[in-house]
Amino acid sequence: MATKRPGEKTSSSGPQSCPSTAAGPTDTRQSGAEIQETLMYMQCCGQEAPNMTESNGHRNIMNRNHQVPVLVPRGRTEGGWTHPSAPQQTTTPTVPSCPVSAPYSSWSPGSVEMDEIMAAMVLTSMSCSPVVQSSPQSQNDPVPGPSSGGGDMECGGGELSDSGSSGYWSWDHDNVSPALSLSVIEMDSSPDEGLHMELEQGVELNVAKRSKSSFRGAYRCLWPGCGKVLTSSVGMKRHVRVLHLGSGSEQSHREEDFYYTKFSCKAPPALVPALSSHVPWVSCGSPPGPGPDSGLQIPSSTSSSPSGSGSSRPSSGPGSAPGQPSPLSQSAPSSFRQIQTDHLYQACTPLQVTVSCRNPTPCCWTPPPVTVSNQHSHHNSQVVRGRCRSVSVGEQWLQQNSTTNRQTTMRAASPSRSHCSFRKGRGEAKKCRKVYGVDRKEQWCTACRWKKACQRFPD
DNA sequence: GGTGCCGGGCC
DNA sequence: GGCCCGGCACC
Repeated sequence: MATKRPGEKTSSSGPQSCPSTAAGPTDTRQSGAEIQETLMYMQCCGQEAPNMTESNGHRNIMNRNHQVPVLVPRGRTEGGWTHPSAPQQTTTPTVPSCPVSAPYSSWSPGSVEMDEIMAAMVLTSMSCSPVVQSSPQSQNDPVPGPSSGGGDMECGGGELSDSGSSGYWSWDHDNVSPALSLSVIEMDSSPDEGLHMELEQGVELNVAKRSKSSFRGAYRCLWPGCGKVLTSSVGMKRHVRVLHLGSGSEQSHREEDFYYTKFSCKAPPALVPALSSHVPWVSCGSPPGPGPDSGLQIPSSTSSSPSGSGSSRPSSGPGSAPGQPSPLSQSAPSSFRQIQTDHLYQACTPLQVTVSCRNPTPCCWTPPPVTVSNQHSHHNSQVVRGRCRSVSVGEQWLQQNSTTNRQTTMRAASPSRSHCSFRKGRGEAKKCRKVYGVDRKEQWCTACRWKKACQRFPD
């Protein structure tokens, strides 16, 4: 995936849209124009992009928080932001044409930094909207696929990637609805920030509505003594920026992410118990369970979520198949279903399976449902007959009367099918072998002689 | 390893 | 259907 996005980038809009406004990239040479280009890209790719121009310390923070940068193209994120000192290879044509890391790697920090900051400020003052509007894919490509959702999110990343910097829940946003990308792009094309925020909020609500469940995040201000809770990340950012950081400052514009966190307001009912506590699953990696897998690819390099498990995760991950049969199975972890599956496999009665496993009683020889009863009775008689087939009539009758009960009781505690290698435990009854011994084998019952179930001394 | 016996092959 | 046995689970 990480390789995919850059590829898309190079071919389509993301990087191209940025450089289109700046001087053509000359790769190895880091000219001022490229500085602007880079900064332009950073600006248009997310509000916190300019963050990277900040001191290393802060950048590190950003990097740390950007373990799952959703809307930022992977190539840049990994090659550039997470590794500010990344070599200039990031500027090679193989990498999207907006190498973020280039400025840091090749400039002398002293002299260039001012230009950089100046450029950043200029570009910040310039709304990113023109750049975004110039992005052909973001507007021409209505497909909200990963390409548009990931790379072209440009300013959409302002909201979403900001969220990403404050936690991984940005994935949630991204996963919530691919259509979000389009909406956000449209929204971001508006230079009016106020309207932008309003729209964004609306988009968020729509996203929440559209999301598979009724999940909706709230944002809590982490500023000491504040604790304000808002439903919009933008609102929260504005809150932090205005009230705590001071509006207008570019730095505050970036730092606001660190002063709020998102927590789950409302989770799917089945997941509520598991997620009830609070932020944790929001902030500890990708959302539990690949449930939000929905075609979105989690960056392998950045996301250290132990999802595998699948799955793992309350939503059972891979287990969180769309067709959840029942609320019980929905709420149950995937392991539970796995157990069921194993049990089914061992039971190996296709029809019984569904019935027996949903019943508390593990085995269905108790009152079998109508649909199964025929099979059971048939099977039962089959078993008895099979056992009696080489026995005399009297013995057969005896055996049927005796062993049927025995088997019935015994099978009540075991899978039903005879071919499921059901083996009753060793009974206390002596068998012909024990009674007569091997040397008097002729006195054994025929069943014992034939290595069948003893008919003379049934359990 | 002994025992019980299921499953299946042979006639 | 009668007879037999390989193979497995249990002890």
